[in-house]
Amino acid sequence: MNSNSKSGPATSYDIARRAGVSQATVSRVLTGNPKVRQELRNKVMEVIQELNYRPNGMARAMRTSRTGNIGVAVSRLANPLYPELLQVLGRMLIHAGFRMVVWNADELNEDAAVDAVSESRVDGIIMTTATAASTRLYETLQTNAPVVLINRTVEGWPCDQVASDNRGGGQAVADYLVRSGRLRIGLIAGSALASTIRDRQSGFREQLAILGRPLDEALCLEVDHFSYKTGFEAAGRLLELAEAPDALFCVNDVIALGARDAARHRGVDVPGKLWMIGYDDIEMASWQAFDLTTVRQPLPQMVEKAIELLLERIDGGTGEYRNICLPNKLVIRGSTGWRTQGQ
Amino acid sequence: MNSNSKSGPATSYDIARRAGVSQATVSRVLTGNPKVRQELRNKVMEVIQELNYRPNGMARAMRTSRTGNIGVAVSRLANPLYPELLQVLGRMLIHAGFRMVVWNADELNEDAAVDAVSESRVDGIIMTTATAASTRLYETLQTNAPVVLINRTVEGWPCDQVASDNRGGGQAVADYLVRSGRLRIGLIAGSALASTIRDRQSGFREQLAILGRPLDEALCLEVDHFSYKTGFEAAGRLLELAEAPDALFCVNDVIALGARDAARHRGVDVPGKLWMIGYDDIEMASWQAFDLTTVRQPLPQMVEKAIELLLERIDGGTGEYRNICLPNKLVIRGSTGWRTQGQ
DNA sequence: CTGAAAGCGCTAACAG
DNA sequence: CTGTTAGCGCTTTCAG
Repeated sequence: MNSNSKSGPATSYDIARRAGVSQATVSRVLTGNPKVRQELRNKVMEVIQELNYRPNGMARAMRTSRTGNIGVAVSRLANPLYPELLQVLGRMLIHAGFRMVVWNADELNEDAAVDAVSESRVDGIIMTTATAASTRLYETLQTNAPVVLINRTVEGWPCDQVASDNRGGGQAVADYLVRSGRLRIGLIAGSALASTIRDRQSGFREQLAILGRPLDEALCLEVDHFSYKTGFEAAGRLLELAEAPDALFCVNDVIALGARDAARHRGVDVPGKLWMIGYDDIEMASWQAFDLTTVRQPLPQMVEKAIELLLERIDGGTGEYRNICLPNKLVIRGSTGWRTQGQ
Repeated sequence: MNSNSKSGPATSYDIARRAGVSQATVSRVLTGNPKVRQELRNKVMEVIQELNYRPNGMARAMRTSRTGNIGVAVSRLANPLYPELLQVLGRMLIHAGFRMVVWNADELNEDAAVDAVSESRVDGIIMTTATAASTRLYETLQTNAPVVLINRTVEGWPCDQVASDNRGGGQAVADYLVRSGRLRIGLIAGSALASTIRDRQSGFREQLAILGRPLDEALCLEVDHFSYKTGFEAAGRLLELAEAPDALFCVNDVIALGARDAARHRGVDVPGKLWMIGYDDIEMASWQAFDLTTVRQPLPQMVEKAIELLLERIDGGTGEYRNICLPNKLVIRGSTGWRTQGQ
């Protein structure tokens, strides 16, 4: 019925011709420029509807040098913390008028994300996964690319960073355990490369020391990556000890869930014989099967702040780099406390 | 040291000038055009390195009308099936030279994804989440947009579709339960809008009927959405029945995990008193705490096929729409069987 | 093999 | 208020 001259989807020229205006006017109504007579605007809109026209995003992106894409690099989607983070990020980014491009560290190191900014395929990136070892990223930062680090941070790097008080979280756990009279406190630790993990551990250790109960290294195990399986195995080994721990802090929830199941597997009563604490408060921590005491990070606030900072940079903001640290909260559940102690 | 004339990142012209060649030649080496003398190629590469040049992705996308982005619409990242799917998708897309743009159905209906194709912001989309109610999507399909449906499909729609044999999975569960002599078989069902759920349920019901043991509707509950919580509650109600079920099929794993915890909460022995079966085989199904019998979908194969089909369409393929149905597999674990029956 | 030249579809001055 | 005119940075004929 309305097949245009050429093939392919309609362009703003097609609209212009059919509406009897200049292409510039079409562009004006597209971008919401107010100085277009209502009459013309209506006419143009009509034709747009009629031809079911959609402006070509690539052309627009090229002109404006804005893609509307924000890249997000996450570390292992297998850790439920990251889907939770993505969910919040996706919601807030869409709300801010952006799309979310996702890279999973499993598939490719963060270089892919970094490439995307350098090639202007995304307007900025949010890294959840940065460590001091991210050299490509570091180089890119020198070019003032809009990058914000969330969750994991790297001290001294020239970019905005948002984290929660992991050190304080670790301290709170130590406080709680000692105050509750736990005697053989264990730790399942991880690589100190990730700032989150490092800070939790050191906060925990330091506070134990301050309280006069320094960590017994025999009760401390380090896993090489974070998964249910590694947690399960590490806890298994700890529970085999002659002098097994009566409390176990795991540097994140995934580890803790594995550890909790190791206890279940061996018939170790939690919290009767063993208290367990995780970190992150992923959804499953609250499930009946685990009922895990943990430290909750303020994900929504972190994400909100991160996006705010990123958008400022994208809009050309050039002030000092900010380092945001948000408070978090010890959430006490059934894996600690005396509820079933009678067992 | 090497600050160019203008501001902003270097362009292919900057490279050309500095290398003493034409801009076209730079473009040729960028696109790997073989007919460039080795000597010139080297010189150009050198300058590219030196200026740390990266071709502008937007400009390239506009010229080639290829963005290198594939959109993926998922339904609720809160269901671990989707992160698992994303992980596979991300890996395989990157391997195929694409980036993955993610939309979560929570944040915005799939219209956003559909918009992105119409605006050529992505080269194609993979929908995991389509239902017959997706009208915008349906309209877009008429324009031959490269779209493939994975997981959830919609019969008769003009696009490629990839699913696993959900009906067969439901039948297998029914078979297994009846063959094992379960007497009061229950079902936690969901909305029939999603093809996956619909097929599992109908396969299950039909097979029960065929075996002469039609489903007792008193033991069937439908949840309005899929979450741990709804599963927990639904199972709770079923377990309160005077004649409670001795086997419970849940149409997906998340529901089943909630149901399993409801049993735990009430002290109902699984599998001693109650057998439980889920669907999807998400990672947690295999965890000690759940040890859930379930049906495993062949995610990697599904994704591989979906990407293959999508790329064909993107490359202009115009053959008949294909409807792929892959086999899946009943995975038997501790939530069924007689291992602990003595209890 | 290499350079010159023509746009991709859009936005944004700049005139009128 | 509206039309004309330039490009954004790249790929790709088309000559040479």
